[in-house]
Amino acid sequence: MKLSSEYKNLLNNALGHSGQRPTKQREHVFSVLLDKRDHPTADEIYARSRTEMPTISLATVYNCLEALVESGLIRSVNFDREPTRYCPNLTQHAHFYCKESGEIVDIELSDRLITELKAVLPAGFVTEHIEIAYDGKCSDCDDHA
Amino acid sequence: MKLSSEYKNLLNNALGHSGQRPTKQREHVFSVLLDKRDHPTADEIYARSRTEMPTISLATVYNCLEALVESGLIRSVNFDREPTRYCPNLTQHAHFYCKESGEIVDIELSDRLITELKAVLPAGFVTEHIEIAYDGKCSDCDDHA
DNA sequence: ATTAATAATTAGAATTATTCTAATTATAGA
DNA sequence: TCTATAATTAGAATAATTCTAATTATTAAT
Repeated sequence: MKLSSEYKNLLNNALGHSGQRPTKQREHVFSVLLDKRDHPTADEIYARSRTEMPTISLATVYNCLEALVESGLIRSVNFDREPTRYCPNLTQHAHFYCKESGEIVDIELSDRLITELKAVLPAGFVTEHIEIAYDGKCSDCDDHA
Repeated sequence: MKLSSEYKNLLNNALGHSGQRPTKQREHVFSVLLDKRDHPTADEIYARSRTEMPTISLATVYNCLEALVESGLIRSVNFDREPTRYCPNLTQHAHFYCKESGEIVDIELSDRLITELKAVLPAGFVTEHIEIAYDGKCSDCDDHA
């Protein structure tokens, strides 16, 4: 649960570029996300963070998550009636939510598909981000599998 | 602000199929959604509903929305840090959220695109629904337009 | 039409996720 | 080291949604 110097540089640069300071807490929250990539909620991140940094507060966890989203290092993911979840996967990907197991699986997306998705926008519309969320059953839970 | 007999039948059938009873409140909430298709929040729907049905409660609005979603007549739409919004457009479509104006625009999607989106899922994954949310600037707000 | 069974509505309380506040501490640059 | 500014902290506040228990409406059978 320690950030490699590679990720530390990535973090410091990204924070710097968005006008924010590196702190122990931001570093730690980032490492928690990298350590177990299961799309945890803020509360879960808070719990995990406290095992190694017992003095961190929930407000700080929210602040850190906001800073990390702001700096482009993580994404926030919303599912219906669920608290916001966080994801450090920076590749272009969608999320699949399995209604049975509750698991969230990353689905990689090709450049071509993203291009096609952008192409359906009306003239003059410019998108910064496309969020794609599937729901259904994953291969472990599907009856016909 | 009155449901046509066509939509009334649609509503009654849909509710029936999902084991729910038709009520004045459900009918009214549905008509409010059909009347102004701007993706309102539960609170906005509550306010609009009360102009013609002053005794309806917020809890009932939530109940009705749940019943309508359940019966497949409306969709709930989530954007980051925004309360849930509701949409009676039953065609296959995505949502575009303009960061400038706050407007939400429906983007129609072709069957081909949906098929391609399903095709990227790993073997054994079965999806019931794909939610696609763009954000950026709409043609009215984009500087380069 | 009555009635009995069940489902829906209501008002308000409760809960959950998130944001705000004000005081304290840490960081960056001179 | 000093100063200015940003970040952290604990706890209060807010916003969205869900729950509870009592009342009312709907359904299906008589």
